[in-house]
Amino acid sequence: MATIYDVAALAGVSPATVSRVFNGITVSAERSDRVRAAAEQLSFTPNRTARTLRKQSSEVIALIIPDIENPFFTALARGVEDVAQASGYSVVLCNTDEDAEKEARYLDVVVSENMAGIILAAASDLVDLTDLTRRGRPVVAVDRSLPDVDTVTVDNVAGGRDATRALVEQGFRRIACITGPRGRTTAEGRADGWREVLMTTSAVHADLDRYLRHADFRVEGGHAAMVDLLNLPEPPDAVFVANNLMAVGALRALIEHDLTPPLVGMASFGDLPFATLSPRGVTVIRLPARLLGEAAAQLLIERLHGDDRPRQAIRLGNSA
Amino acid sequence: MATIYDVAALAGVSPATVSRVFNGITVSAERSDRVRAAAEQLSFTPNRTARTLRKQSSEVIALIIPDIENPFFTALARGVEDVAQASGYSVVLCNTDEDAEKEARYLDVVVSENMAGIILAAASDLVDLTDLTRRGRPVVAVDRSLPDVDTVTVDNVAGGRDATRALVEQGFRRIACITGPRGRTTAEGRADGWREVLMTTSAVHADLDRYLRHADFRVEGGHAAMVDLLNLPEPPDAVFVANNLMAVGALRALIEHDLTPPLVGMASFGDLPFATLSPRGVTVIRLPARLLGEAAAQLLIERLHGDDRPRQAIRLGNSA
DNA sequence: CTTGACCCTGAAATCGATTTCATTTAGGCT
DNA sequence: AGCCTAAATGAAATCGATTTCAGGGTCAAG
Repeated sequence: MATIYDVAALAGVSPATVSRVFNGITVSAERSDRVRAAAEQLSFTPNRTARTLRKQSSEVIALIIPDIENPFFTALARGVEDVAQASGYSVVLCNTDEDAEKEARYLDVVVSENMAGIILAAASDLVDLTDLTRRGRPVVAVDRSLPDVDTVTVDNVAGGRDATRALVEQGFRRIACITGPRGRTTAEGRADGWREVLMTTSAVHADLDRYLRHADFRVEGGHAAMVDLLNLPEPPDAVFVANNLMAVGALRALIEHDLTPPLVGMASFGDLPFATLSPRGVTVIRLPARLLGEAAAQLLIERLHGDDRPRQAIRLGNSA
Repeated sequence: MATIYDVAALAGVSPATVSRVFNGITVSAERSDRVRAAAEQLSFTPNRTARTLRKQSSEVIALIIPDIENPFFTALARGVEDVAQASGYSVVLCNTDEDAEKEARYLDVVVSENMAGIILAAASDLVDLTDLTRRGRPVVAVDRSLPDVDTVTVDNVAGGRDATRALVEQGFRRIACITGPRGRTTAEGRADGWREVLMTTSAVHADLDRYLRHADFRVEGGHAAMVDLLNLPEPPDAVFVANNLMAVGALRALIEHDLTPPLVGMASFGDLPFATLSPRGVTVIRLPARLLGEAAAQLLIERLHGDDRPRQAIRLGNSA
């Protein structure tokens, strides 16, 4: 309720001086004390809206993710939060539900709220960032890379390779792949890793695509794809699933068909959520979700502090 | 980049008129068209910071939760989001990590960013909401009730009763309880339900507290408490766990001791996350997490629209 | 003693919208 | 035609901070 003018009046100084006290600009000790006492007495908190309007930038960074119910993204969010808080930024989390329209709406909010910057795991490959970049708002793409902006990702192809190789080593031969939507770089990369390994292995050369399914990165999609694969005349004896939630769905399908791993082999790109509950027969490619968030926040904050190196593309490793 | 003045100049009208066009105040059709055309041409988006400063309130509501990695809260968040979006509000999500200090910081942000209202699942029973209520910002407590403000909760005592009764019916007798921190109303309520049932049953009257553990609502806490219970001279033959994450931990402890349910009985207050992965022997009290969020958002928005009924306390049922 | 450099300080402009208030214009009624 | 009411419009004030600019004071060097 109290404004800078109230404080100024009570302390017997000008509003400008009050502002300076709170912004670390030299003010005589005596006045400074008076101002602080007055502020204390009125329990004054500076109005961030006014400050943001004047400075044309707030101390809030937006983290936009496609699925808040996916533990991978919440872990990532934790990483972002830790680093941001430590540097004095608040993080607001926006959930797009993989919906390009919702995403666009949140991007508008970011612009018109003058937020300092954005960390974005994009729902759409075609996001329009021109509004943001034109206004000099730094953007860091995380998990899913985007053209022209800094990115922090994992090595999708290597992960797909590692997972598939593990299944081969376990003796499986007809290894299927359930990946994400067609055209998504993460989905395609992981499937590429799978394809690479199978091409160089004795396995089914002929028609790999027979064993490839594109789903939606969600539990139900993974379930449906697995059921579909099991209904093939010659069903796979193992499956590489390209994200954690689809792996949960696929696993459920296997259990329903009494094919609980390791009866059918399974590898998941990304930890199964609450893994303590899941069968031991599943190979998991562990992803550094939290680190991803930390690295992205780190990078964003460096940009906010004026760093103008050329575009960075950080790629973190995974651990089988 | 474009401001209302730019649009006004291009359309040949005053800024006031531009504002009116965007706020649904009558403006002649001809001018209105010119303004819209100009706005389109300049790709004008009104600056929310300025608008918020002038109106002393934004269209953003804050949702403050204690643990973003708990699927219960993310489901709740989805409910809030759906309702809020439908009414034109954006939701920003703040994670306090059960830390009262972080919570206080976010509450400050809410005030000084002039956010419209708050939905709060409080980390501390002693939150100070005076700043908020003094400024007329509506607050709705969700999941964890608070004095003096609207609340939306589940019936904790009934849930505890239902869960315990189910275990009794399954033939278990030495039923332990792992609940949340001492003094937390949710934790105490659930334990009360458990106690009630055991008092009226043939079961161990003597020293109920021997089988009661207080943990921290997290996976590791549940695990430790379960291990502790299993080390008793006369370990329990079943356990009621008062939240989903502790249930995951307790379950892991049981599995590690080769006591996978139903060898030892187990009931969980709240769905086990990604339940498809978990043993069938666990009784689950299903919680309407999403509904909780929807109801809270509904209530908050009614308050924002000027509803001034006396304090509401909505209690949703659960389903065994 | 004068001059210049530097530090504090306050008055006033500024950020970009909304809103009050006064004025103009148009339309309806007698 | 004349008068009154209502609608449309623009000028200017406002929200609460930051920041520019200019003035006043202190101190050291010449």
